[in-house]
Amino acid sequence: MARGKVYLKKIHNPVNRRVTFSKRKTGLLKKARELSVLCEAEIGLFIFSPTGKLYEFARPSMNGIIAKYQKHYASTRNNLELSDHIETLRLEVENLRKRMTHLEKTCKLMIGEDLELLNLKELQCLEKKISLGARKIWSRKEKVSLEHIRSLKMKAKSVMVENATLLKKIARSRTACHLNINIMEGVNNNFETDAATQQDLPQTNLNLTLS
Amino acid sequence: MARGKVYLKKIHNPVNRRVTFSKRKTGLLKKARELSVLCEAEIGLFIFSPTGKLYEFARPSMNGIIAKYQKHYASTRNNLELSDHIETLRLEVENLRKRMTHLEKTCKLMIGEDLELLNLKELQCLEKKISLGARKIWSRKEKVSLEHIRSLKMKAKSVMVENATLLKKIARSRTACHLNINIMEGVNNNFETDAATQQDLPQTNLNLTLS
DNA sequence: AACTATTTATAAGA
DNA sequence: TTCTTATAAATAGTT
Repeated sequence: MARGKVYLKKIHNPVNRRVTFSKRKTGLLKKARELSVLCEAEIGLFIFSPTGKLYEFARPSMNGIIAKYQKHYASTRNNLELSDHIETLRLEVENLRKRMTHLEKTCKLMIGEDLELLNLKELQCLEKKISLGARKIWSRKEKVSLEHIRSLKMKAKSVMVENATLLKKIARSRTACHLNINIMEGVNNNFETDAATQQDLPQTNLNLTLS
Repeated sequence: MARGKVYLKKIHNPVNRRVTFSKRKTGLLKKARELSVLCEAEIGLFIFSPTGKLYEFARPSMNGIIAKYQKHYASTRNNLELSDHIETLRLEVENLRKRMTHLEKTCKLMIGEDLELLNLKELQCLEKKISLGARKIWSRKEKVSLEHIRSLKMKAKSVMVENATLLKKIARSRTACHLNINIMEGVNNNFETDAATQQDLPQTNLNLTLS
């Protein structure tokens, strides 16, 4: 723009180019500032010199401008992905919350809370469902309970058998080793208690897993 | 720059301001392009008009420029915030999922499914809880049911009273208008059916809301 | 960095 | 918005 027209292509002379860059960079920044002040526009401008140096002008702030720009296009691949990710997660949370609320309501109803929310028909339906469940639970509990009792009985029986064996052994050793007869009588008494009482003796050397 | 010096402050006349914005915006974009071409500089420029419209120039690309800019200042607050947000949401989802799974398991157990996962103690506890719930549900249902029946009875009663009134009226009009006695006998028979049967007659002119 | 001839941008008016 | 034009501003080439 002076002493010779400028054509729109790279300036080949490196010296000229650097000088022009410096001059025009100044001018551009000035014009950006002027526009922002004169017209209250929000402007962001960055200029990287060919050597990588950064010059910038921003009004009111570069971060504000970039944020605004990115909102405009929901842009920067990175941010786009992040935003997408956030949206997906947000939907998932919403969905889960809904299901949670529903499940919580169902659970509460099943333990007999908030029943005043139901009408007769719904109550009848709920009762049907819950009594079916209760029946299943009861029969399962009975079954497990019976199995448990049976296994306890079997264990008790095996303890008795073992005790009998031990008794015999002791009787034999008594003769062999001339042990005092009084000690043997103590063992004998314990063994004569009945099976029902034996169930209350978990502290034997056998692990009865009564928990 | 012409026909009058410009002072660096907001142009107050809105029309002038908009015109100036338009012109200078064009000029600024042009100069940015020129600088980028002449000197091979990387330039990013955005201009938001006071009305929020965006005009931009970028070379080689806005995303590239912004990325470069952000690298210059090491990652923006914006990105950090997004990542934080994602982390929060992710935790929330995880938490909700856990609670969901637990609730679902509880619900299934309560309707008598997957009982084989429980030991005797847990079964006993579940049975206790569920039978308490079942009792509550049963008693609530009974209560609502009884109320329902009572209200039906009351309505039936009021229908009977109304019918009696109507009958009297008709008897009176029979005398007055010499109506045929056979029609009256029909009405009389209906009226003589007992209360239990009357409950099955919702299609009267009264709205019994039996739903 | 300063100068200055010249081009370019643009304020005001239409 | 667009065109016109007088004039301010920017700047290429020079020193």
